Amino acid sequence: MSQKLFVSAQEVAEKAGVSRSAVSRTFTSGASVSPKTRQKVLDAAEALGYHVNHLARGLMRNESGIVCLIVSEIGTPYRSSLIRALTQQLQNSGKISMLINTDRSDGSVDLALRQAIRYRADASIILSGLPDKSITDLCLKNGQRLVLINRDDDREGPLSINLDDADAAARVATAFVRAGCRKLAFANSQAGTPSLMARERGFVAAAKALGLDVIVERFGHTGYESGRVVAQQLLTRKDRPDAVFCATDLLACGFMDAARHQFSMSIPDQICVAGFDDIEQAAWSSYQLTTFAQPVDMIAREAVSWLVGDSAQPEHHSVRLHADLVWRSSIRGG
Amino acid sequence: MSQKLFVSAQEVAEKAGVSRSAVSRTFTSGASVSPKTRQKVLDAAEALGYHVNHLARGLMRNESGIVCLIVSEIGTPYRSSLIRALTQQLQNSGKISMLINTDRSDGSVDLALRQAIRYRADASIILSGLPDKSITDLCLKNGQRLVLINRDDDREGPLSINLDDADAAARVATAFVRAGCRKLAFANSQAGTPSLMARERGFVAAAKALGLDVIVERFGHTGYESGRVVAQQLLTRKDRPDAVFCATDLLACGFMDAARHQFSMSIPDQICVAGFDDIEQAAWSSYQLTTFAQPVDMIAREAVSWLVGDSAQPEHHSVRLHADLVWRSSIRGG
DNA sequence: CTCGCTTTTGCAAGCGTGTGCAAATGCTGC
DNA sequence: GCAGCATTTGCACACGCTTGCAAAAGCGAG
Repeated sequence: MSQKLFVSAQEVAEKAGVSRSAVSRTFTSGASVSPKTRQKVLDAAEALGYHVNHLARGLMRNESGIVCLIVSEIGTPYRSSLIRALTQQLQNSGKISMLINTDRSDGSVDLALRQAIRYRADASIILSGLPDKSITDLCLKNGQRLVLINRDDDREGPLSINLDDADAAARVATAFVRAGCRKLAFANSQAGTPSLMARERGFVAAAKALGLDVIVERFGHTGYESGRVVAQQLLTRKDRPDAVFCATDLLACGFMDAARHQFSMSIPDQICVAGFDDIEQAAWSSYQLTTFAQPVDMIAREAVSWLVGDSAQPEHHSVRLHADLVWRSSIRGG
Repeated sequence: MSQKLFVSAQEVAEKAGVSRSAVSRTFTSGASVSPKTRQKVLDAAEALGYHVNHLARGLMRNESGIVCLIVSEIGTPYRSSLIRALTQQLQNSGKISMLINTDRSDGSVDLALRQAIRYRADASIILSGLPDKSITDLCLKNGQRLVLINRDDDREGPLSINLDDADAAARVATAFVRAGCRKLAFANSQAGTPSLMARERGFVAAAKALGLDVIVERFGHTGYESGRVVAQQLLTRKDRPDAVFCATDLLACGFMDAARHQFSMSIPDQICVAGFDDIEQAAWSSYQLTTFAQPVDMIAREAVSWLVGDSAQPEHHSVRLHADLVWRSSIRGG
């Protein structure tokens, strides 16, 4: 087809009647170039359809402008909304995001990271997998900045962004008690993610402080189906709970559907339910789920502003954000 | 911090006692290098933590290995599942995906594409925005391969992947009639996307062939809320429809929720509903929506296999895939 | 051992860009 | 016009890699 392929700065320079450095400087912000030549270059570039080669630029500057998003379960509502926010913010800051999917085998995160390193990504943001020491090491050793979201890793070097999971869990416990519930339960997956475990521990602790025990049930992955299974397990007990805090909204949706359609229970009259994440579905009128809003935009802003910031900033390597309680009708009262 | 930053092939060569070319050849598949030196190189590389610089490689080979995903509404269930499938397939083929979010202003797709070109992406996959001639031109002129998904563009050059929307719509019409419905409606957004319009036209045409008129109602974006609004509009009519085909599952979910909770209607007894996409939520027991499954994995496989294929293949520049009908209980009978 | 052949190796050029340095240019005030 | 200064420009090298080409090495047969 088109043999010419790309037009180089050289050709632009010739057409504009200037040196190649002038072209380079025109497209480098902060470089010294007179308005006259600048315009000549811009005209020539426009006419020829010139685009700076970011591969070459990255090679020279030792800074690719690439940020790597390492994420599993991309299709999940919460994850995809976070990805949306992150890509948005990154683009606003002139960065570009590489997306790495770690859904498959175990070593895939490692493989993915290695890929990121080969492209000399300036940074990586991990929203996936458990905090593996070797992985963060690999990143840092290769001069990448690293952001861990909801991983609760307090190693030196990376920025970790977390929510006040335990505090949120305590607020739910209080709300349940205020609604007159006495038999509390916690529905979790078996993923064992730090944030999920923090919610579980926080809920159990808060309940204990209120003089109540908590039935904890865990099953499978963190998804709708697991919510149904956990409902099956919890609602067939002799001491059926009258309030259940689900570790995520997806679990809550599954739980609610099973409770209603399989056990013919009324929410919140017979059982109160709360979730976490505030995914879009939580607001749907079939659920009207009381839950905690993940401040995705703020998370993204924190992450990106730290990434693009100047190198010297050992101030706060750990950020804990607040999750607002979104009150809907899956808990009595309010 | 670490001043050394990255280790180059030069250093590996010195450590291994071979020439730089030997190192290069070791990491280039199909290059001529003896097993002995190859092993020496691999050992040295491992010891030093060497990673091929893909920026430089891309510069030389005129092939970056980058594929650009240009997408709006990333957080949407269908879109995010397609992204998942695409990234998966691309990684399997040794490509890496750049994600560009075009949620914001109008010219953003153009901006995004320009960004892709700067990084010399080998190809772009567009799942967003309307088929703008200038955009595809920009891609093709810069030697990128282009895949359009659900855009129904039949220009020369790009591969376009579409579904048999019209045929699917006809199948729904038949199912509705078979269920005894007589007053058909179509719920759409105002997005005007080719695939949405194809479903609408197909449905109207099929109904006409069956001797029935269709009430078409359109509103806003293609999301849950619009489904509610359209329900409001359709269900307050004197000639209230008894079957409605929603252009997407999200619309259908909104419609069903409004029909049930706001109009106290029973589905499918009083009204039959069908959707399109088969998002995860369609299978949730609150909806049990009869819908058409987007063959996302097949779409991804088609797209990627075409992208990585050898340059000479003017065979089929347009692929039309079949959407399977997933029968659930939102239509009577079955 | 030497010849002819195949495989492996090193050299060096080149990909498109950024940038330090010195030369050139423009501008101001006498 | 000229000196003095600030600004702009061009040259040339560097970044880390691939690859054509020719020299070197291996290898089997005579």
